[in-house]
Amino acid sequence: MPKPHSSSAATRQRLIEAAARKFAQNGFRAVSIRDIASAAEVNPALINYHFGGKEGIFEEVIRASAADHVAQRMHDLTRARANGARIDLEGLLRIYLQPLLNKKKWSSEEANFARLHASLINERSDVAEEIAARAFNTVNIAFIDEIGAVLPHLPREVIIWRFYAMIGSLLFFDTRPTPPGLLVVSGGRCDSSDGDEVIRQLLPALVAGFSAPAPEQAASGQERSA
Amino acid sequence: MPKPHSSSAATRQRLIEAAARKFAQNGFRAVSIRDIASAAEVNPALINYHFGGKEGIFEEVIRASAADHVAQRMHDLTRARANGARIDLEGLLRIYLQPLLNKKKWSSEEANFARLHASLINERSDVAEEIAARAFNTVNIAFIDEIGAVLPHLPREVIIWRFYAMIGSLLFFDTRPTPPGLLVVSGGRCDSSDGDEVIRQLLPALVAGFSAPAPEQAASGQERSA
DNA sequence: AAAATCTTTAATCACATGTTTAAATCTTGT
DNA sequence: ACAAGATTTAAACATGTGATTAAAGATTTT
Repeated sequence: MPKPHSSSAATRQRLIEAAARKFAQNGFRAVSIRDIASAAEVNPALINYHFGGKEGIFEEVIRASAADHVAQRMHDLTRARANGARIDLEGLLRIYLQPLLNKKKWSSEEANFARLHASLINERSDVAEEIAARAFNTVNIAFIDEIGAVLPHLPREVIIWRFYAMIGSLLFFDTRPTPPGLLVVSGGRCDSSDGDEVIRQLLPALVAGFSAPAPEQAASGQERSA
Repeated sequence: MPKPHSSSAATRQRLIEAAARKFAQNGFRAVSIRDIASAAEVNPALINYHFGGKEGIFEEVIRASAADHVAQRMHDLTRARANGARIDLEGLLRIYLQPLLNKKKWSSEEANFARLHASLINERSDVAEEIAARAFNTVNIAFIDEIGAVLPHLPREVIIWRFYAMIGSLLFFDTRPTPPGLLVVSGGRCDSSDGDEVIRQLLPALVAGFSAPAPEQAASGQERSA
């Protein structure tokens, strides 16, 4: 059972960081292993040697990013709770959104998380899907529970729907490299590249949306009398 | 100036329809021209002959889909207004969301529109971006104006933000081929493949979100006293 | 120091992609 | 029927991709 060389861990780290940046920037499919290798200033074959392939390093990137994100959010939560007494809905959402919509995109490991998340959703990555879903769910469930504690009258299922609706909005505003033409409409321009502005704009609607009454029971097929 | 043959328009149509389905299903990048050609049961070179390349046919697909969508939504709007007097916010949103979240995905040209939209957002298509943005904006602006009429107290800019937040949620729930693992969390499962259910779940939160008060003025840099 | 093992490198493979080409086929106008 | 032009076809081209290989370079162990 031979011991690994010291350089191995270093290049692994370089590759993971470069890959995280690239994948977050352009998505899984658009990034080639040669792109990653040259960004890490390393031989392309090394990514296959260390990670077994492109999907391997993507999985590793997702794992690392998710772990970071989970730890960070948990820390934020406990810290916020330690200071004052209870956190209201707005404060809770702010804790969740703030790091994801970081202004200095691509430089922040934190902000890349959202884009990796999006890349995983938009493209089919097959292998990484399960592990990533599990990783994401860890932190998401934590926040869903927190929101549920603030809105005890709402069924958990409803909160889950609204939580992922929020994620959708978030990804929409966050995942585009350049400000989209779609947001430039006559008579008003919205700069989605400014994370603080996105949060400012979204928060009131999100709070109101979460606080809305639960949807009425579905009328399955025909009308069903109460 | 020679006249085009009658078969030309037919194969063009076949190709556009096949391409629309494929692109909506898998996005721009993941679909090869050979995929499209074989789906249309046609020689691959024809797509270059008729559309000048892959981007050419994508542009054409977007153009056609957007035109369809615009016409259909306009029709829905005028018809709804013709019947009763005024449409409330919920009715308005329903008109917009209903056809996009069609249950029979991929079979409906209508429903494909949302996915093409998403493909355009998630992947970089450069050429088609401008024209597509213009096409989408046509119908989007119409609805933004309608919403503005129902919520006259809100600044247009705020409505635009919230409108695109809705689009984001929509795309999140709609664009995934298979129900995502992300939505399966312990203690509650949300089936995003059922369009009607998505609408039922989202509508109350959307209505409340749109109706929420506008965000306060941003504190630029330091606190600014009123 | 020598052997063993891990790491790195350059070259290459096999394959999929978008596109082009030149010939064949079909349609239309005369 | 014939010629001209539009359409279709099969084959090939050029490129980029993920992956593999065999040899060279390091590092550790004996």
